[in-house]
Amino acid sequence: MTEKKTLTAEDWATAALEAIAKDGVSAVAVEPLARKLGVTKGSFYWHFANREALLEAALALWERQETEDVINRIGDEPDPVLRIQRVFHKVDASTRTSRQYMALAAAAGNDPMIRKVVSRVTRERLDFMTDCYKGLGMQDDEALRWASSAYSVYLGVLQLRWDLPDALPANAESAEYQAYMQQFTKILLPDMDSLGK
Amino acid sequence: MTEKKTLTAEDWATAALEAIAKDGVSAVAVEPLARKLGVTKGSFYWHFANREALLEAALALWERQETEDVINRIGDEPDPVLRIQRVFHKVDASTRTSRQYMALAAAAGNDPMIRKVVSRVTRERLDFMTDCYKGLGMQDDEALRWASSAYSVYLGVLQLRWDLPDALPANAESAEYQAYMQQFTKILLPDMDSLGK
DNA sequence: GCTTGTCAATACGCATGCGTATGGTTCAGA
DNA sequence: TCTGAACCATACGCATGCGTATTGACAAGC
Repeated sequence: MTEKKTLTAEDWATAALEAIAKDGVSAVAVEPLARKLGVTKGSFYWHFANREALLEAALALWERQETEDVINRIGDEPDPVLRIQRVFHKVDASTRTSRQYMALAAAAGNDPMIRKVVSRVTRERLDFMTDCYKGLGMQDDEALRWASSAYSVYLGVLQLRWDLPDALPANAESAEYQAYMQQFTKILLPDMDSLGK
Repeated sequence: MTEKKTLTAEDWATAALEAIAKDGVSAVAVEPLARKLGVTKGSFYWHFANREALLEAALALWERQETEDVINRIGDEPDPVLRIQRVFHKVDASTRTSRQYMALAAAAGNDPMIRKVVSRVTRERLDFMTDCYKGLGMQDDEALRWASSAYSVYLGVLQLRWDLPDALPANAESAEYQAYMQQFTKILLPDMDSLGK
């Protein structure tokens, strides 16, 4: 079933991405990954020129998954308010995703290649959120301000959950969780009356 | 002047912390640091038992600096509103500080020692913010909610600046910067009228 | 059945980092 | 002046990772 006879380059990229989520970018190492995949280096250097090429493939995979994730998260929801809320409703969904983000963001400081990808993803998300607020009738600059605020909150919640998991309520059914969501909703959505709506 | 004949353990810890800010936790390596300090390993193993001991000392130094930083940032300001604002007014102050935080937060995933320190610092900051909001007349749970929100925004702004430096205005004199600060202030401070004040 | 292309194993050299062992230098104090 | 402590250099063994070179297994297509 999951037993394939030969590996593909994508298999390696997937394994690399998992390694990033688990142990950071430095864990994208040829020999350990080969061990995890049950092969030796001989296989790797058939599919990739070097370690950097693997990292590049892993980053491409990550970028693709991230954009797909946003699409899946929002779906075809037309209402801007609900679109914004949906973005935040699954912040705690996958710790794997946030671990990947943490590791890549940290490594972006030294690696221009990573930095480029991270900044591009950030830019895209920011644009998306800006469009949401434009959908509420805001002008460009005001929408960008709100989008920046909202995305900052998103990142901050992610980070806070990471730094101190107990700080925010995790159980979506609990009353505290509801209170927090209400708080964030109030913060992230403008006073609709003032938009002349 | 800055030429000391012999090194101290604190010198090594400081160098380690700088290495963390520059290249992440994995850069806390004995031999490279020795080269940077102009000595050899022989010196290091006089002051420390092993690499882990150095990391421990660097973490202790970081924790101390972080708490001192908050104190210096707030000063003796008694007004809770101004205290909260002051916390946010220097988010862009030192990129070195944020780099340290990024690196440590990312590494906290694998290293229990780091995780312990990061979570303790986070907890302290959260408590501090909670006290600020209590100073505005909030009950415990509401103050904690606001503090969590505020600290999330703080972390998020830090992260956004890191991921995409151009996303937020940097020049504190510019009109855009003022607009953003106003936005954040509005977000992070409750409606005072509803607090019966 | 033989060749060719695909994927993998083995073995090697090189670099870097950890930790240890041991010897050298400097300086204060008896 | 002699001694011992503080600090550092040198040299070693070990482990791990990168990249290369060579060979091997195996299936597809002729």
